[in-house]
Amino acid sequence: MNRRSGVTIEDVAAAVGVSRQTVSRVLNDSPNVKPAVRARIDAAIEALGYVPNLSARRMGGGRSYVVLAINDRARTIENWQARRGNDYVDQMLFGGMAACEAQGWHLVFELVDTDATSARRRLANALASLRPDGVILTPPHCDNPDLVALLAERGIPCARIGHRDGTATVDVFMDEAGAADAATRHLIALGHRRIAFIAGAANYGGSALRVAGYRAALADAGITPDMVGDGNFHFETAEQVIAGLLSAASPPTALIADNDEMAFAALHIASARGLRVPEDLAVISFEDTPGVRFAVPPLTAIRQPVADMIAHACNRLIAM
Amino acid sequence: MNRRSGVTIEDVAAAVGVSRQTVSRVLNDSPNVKPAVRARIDAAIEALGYVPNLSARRMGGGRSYVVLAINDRARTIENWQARRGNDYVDQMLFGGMAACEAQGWHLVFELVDTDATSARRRLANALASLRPDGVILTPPHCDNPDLVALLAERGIPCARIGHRDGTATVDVFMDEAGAADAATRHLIALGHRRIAFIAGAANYGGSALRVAGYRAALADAGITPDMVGDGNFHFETAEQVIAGLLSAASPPTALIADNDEMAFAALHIASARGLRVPEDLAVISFEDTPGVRFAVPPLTAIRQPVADMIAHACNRLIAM
DNA sequence: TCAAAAGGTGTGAGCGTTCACATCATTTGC
DNA sequence: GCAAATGATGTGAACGCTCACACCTTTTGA
Repeated sequence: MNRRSGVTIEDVAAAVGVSRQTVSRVLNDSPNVKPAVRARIDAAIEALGYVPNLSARRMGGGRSYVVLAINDRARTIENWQARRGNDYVDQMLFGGMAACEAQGWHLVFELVDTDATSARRRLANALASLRPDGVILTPPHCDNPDLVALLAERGIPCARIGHRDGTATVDVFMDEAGAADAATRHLIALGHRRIAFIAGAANYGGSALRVAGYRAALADAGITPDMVGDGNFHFETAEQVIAGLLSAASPPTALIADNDEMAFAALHIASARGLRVPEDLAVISFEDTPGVRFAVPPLTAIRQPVADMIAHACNRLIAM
Repeated sequence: MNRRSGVTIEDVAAAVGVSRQTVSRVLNDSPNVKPAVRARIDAAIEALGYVPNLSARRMGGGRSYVVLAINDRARTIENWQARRGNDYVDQMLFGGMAACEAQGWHLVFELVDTDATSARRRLANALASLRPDGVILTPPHCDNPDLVALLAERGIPCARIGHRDGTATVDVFMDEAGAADAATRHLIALGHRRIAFIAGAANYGGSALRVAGYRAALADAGITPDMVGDGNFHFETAEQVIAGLLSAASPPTALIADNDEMAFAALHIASARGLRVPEDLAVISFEDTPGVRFAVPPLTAIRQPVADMIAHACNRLIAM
């Protein structure tokens, strides 16, 4: 037992009377270790409280046992400063961390600017210093082919959340269009005919798919016209757009917001105009912030399985 | 340039015509490098896009450039499943990560159960595998002397958020009592005389301090009796407690909740009973979830500078 | 029954960095 | 102007692990 570093693989080997390599084999689930020896080594590991040093493992040329998750810095920090919550981050943490931890892996976060040059440089730096075995790209980084190419070039498996074109190693996504379609049908079934859709950012792939789903449901029910406003995912922008729609000659009786913040904008306007929710104006949102369940009046939200998607991405990467 | 690993310190040394150690000195801001040589090395680092390998640095016996943040797993996951948001985690991410990153360090999270045995083991494991240079303990782990002792024993600097008894290397805390005192005085200044305090968990150090601050403000204004309910930080529990208080002979006209969730419970009850907020019932909360600013009716919240505290803790640890 | 194949185990080298120490170059002090 | 202190740089070893390969042992097959 080295003074500086605690129990090492040599200590375990010495305790059992085998070589370090045999212990290493047990650690890495290699075949070709006698069951009896394996059991004695397992016991010694437990008894000595041995835990492999991650840095040494990486240096040895093996895996780093690290999955790197790349998030959008600007949006994350902006959300934070505005005190909006960061559901993506939270979900990542629980979905991703739990999945990694269950298999003895680690999930490391990195906040990266969307700006193309800096994104590439930051990713390259992170790869060099951390040497992750896999990388997860979340929106909008998943839409950046440059990053995908960089990872492919280095031979690092890459999972993308919310994108699907087959260029990455793994693509994990939800049925955005289907969810919007279902929400729209739900409102139609409730008797609504004038249904508005407040879309988010145009550059966010999911928004376009959702609008398409919404339009499909309307078309299927023979309802025209559709009412699509662009709220840019922000409270203030959405407030103006919604106010405009509600002041029209035939205002919507129901509304689907592309995220919670814009749904809250709808609630504020409804409250200001004396409209009851959901009697006078039904509101459905794509949930992206926690705490929505406490909204007054209660808000109907479409739950996005982000944590599940991240967990799935981690498992796929680890399996490689 | 090694095929497997990209640019190494040797590549930089070779490019400049010095030894690896001289490059290492530049990397670690050691003195005793000629300014001219230092400049040439900096230029070569930039030109080659060299980034030190974190694992190798750690192996070399130097720092790991990693700060480990320990969070409460049970509460975090519970919050997540209940879709309540995790402000602590978010704040940690932005306050802590930004502070670390600014100095080329990394922040790694670990979710640890509060159960004493498992907490110690998990921390020991994390120390063994990650070898962090510093550890941050957040509530309630900061109240666990066992963990502090373990870190002291290993000689690893430790910062605690929300605790102060001087046994850790660094204690960072806010004036809980003062904040509660100020909130109470604010309500008194508005003319309220029957003010309730819905406390959180008894084992959370901050709660007791806040109750004390609340009582001090009441006593100072000569107001009796105080009305303290225990809401256990949960919606349902708080709902019952608040309902009880409001049904009393002389119900409170104002209420301070120890967290947002319990404040939302107050809003729900007020809404159900036809009480206007804040006219009939003023509500103030200790903000611990994002998105509160969108509450209807608007909620007054005491903002806790968690991110600042975490950032401060990181900076103190890194400075060591 | 004996060679070949497969199973099981150990040895030396190397990963990229920092540390401790050695060495050479320059400045300081009298 | 010369020894001593200080500045600047290089060298070998070590960190803890995995890889590649060598070696010995057991099983397989005809």
